[in-house]
Amino acid sequence: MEPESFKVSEFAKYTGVSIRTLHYYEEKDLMNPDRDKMTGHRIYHKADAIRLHQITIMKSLGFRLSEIKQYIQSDNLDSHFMDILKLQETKLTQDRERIDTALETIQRTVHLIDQEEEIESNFLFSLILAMQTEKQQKEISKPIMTNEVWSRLFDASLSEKMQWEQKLLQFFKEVKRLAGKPSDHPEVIRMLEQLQNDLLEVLNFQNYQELAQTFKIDHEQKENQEKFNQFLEEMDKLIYVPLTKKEEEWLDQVLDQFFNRK
Amino acid sequence: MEPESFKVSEFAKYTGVSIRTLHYYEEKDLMNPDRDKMTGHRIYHKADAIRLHQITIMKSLGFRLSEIKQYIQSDNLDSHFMDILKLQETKLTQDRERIDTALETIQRTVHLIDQEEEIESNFLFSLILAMQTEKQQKEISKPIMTNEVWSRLFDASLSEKMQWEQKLLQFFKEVKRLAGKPSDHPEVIRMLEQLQNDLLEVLNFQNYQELAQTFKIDHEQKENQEKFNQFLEEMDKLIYVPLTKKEEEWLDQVLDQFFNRK
DNA sequence: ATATCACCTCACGTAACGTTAGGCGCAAGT
DNA sequence: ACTTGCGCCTAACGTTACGTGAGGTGATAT
Repeated sequence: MEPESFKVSEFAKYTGVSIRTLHYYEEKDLMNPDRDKMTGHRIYHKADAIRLHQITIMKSLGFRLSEIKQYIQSDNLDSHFMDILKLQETKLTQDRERIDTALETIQRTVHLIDQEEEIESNFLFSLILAMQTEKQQKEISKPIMTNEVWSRLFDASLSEKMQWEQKLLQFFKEVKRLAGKPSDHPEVIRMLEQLQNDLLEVLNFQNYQELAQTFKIDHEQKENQEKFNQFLEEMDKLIYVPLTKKEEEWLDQVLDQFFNRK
Repeated sequence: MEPESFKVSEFAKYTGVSIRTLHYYEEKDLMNPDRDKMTGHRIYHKADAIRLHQITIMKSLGFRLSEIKQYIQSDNLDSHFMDILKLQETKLTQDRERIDTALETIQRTVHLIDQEEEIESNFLFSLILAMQTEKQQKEISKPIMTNEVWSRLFDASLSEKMQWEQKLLQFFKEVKRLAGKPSDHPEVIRMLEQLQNDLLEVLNFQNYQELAQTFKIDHEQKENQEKFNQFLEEMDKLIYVPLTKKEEEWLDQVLDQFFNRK
């Protein structure tokens, strides 16, 4: 047997909406229940339940109360309502995309921390940023790379990316460990060879010649030179390298010697 | 050439973060830039950029500033950070699920409005609620249906659901149009036959016998009788039928006559 | 001298409620 | 008769991450 009218607490229990929320909706002019003229207490009827029903549903679709107030007035649903729904759809889609990239980033980060128990936080954050700005990087990078290299870099699968990130991390760890040693130190050479292998593997090239060539192509053309500098500047903002100046200089030097020897 | 220090506006431009936000982060003790002791102006350095970097990244992962403040302090990332990330992951996953159901609901609704230009809003809202509470309905319905019927109803594809919803809508429209007519009126009979066909099609049964049987099985067992009543009560809260009492009574009557005749 | 800048510090507004805090009328227990 | 307690009421602050003025200061350009 359903009751004809409810007091707030009853109505709240019946509908599953908090008393405060009922008050608030009334305050915001979304509902207008009867009142007991003696006590001033609110009295809810079935019609109020239907109204509340509509409100909660539109809320669950992500609309704001102010929007709901506007569109709930009309009893018949016209094409206007369609437009609103479609707008809401694009908005929700955007929200979902943001969440998706955040989720992927977290998964990759967790993987990274899982493998290496000790990570300098700054570098980790830098990697995270890199993950999140992948799309922008993709755009920035396009004009200065050949299509081949570009697609090999950016169309990688999730696991490929994770592997690549881990290797990068290990590389920087090695640099920090070996910084200062002569460039012909066996461990240094091993590190550089490892780097070279990783690069070749990531870019899926057969040999170093090919690698060097693709970079040269763009590097030597004058018009691209400028683009390349812009690119470096942009990337510099995006990516933090976890090395001190000394370590960075040392790395530049040994890299130079290693690659020029070839 | 990168400058060594920035004033607020410079720093804001450099980092892409608004001045107000910089002020706010300082207010919330997330940053602590130097000050010009004469003028009191803020002076930002590279370290501040890195700090800000960390903040924006964690924000993009969906963390709140208060959380960021706690976890950004420690320089080394321990397993604690992992736990936080994983928590955040589940939270984001939940968010995404909510968005997904909202999106599917919107799509189904748009489809519905697309087909029928005129829909009574209350019924539409009711359908929307039904879409959103499908999972709960699934749970509620399980004990009172046979597995066959149950899975046929709830494991339907998106397009099947959309078709079903549209048919339901048309059915109620017909009821409203024909209400009051005698049960042997040809249009009424046509409507009921259509309903029967739709039911058989949706449930994928060969004939009416089978349909009647599955319902009887549960309907006649005493222990299930109680469950069934609970079920009806629950469903009554969830689903609004867009008929007046008269229409409803008329429908009950013609349904009775139609199905008892078989 | 004055207008313009760039900076500063309040401090209110936003969305959707949760959460006290203080007060009123009515019923039951002492 | 008195107190206690319940359910209701209103008012108003707290929350989050800033946006947006308002009003004041010192330095520079006209």
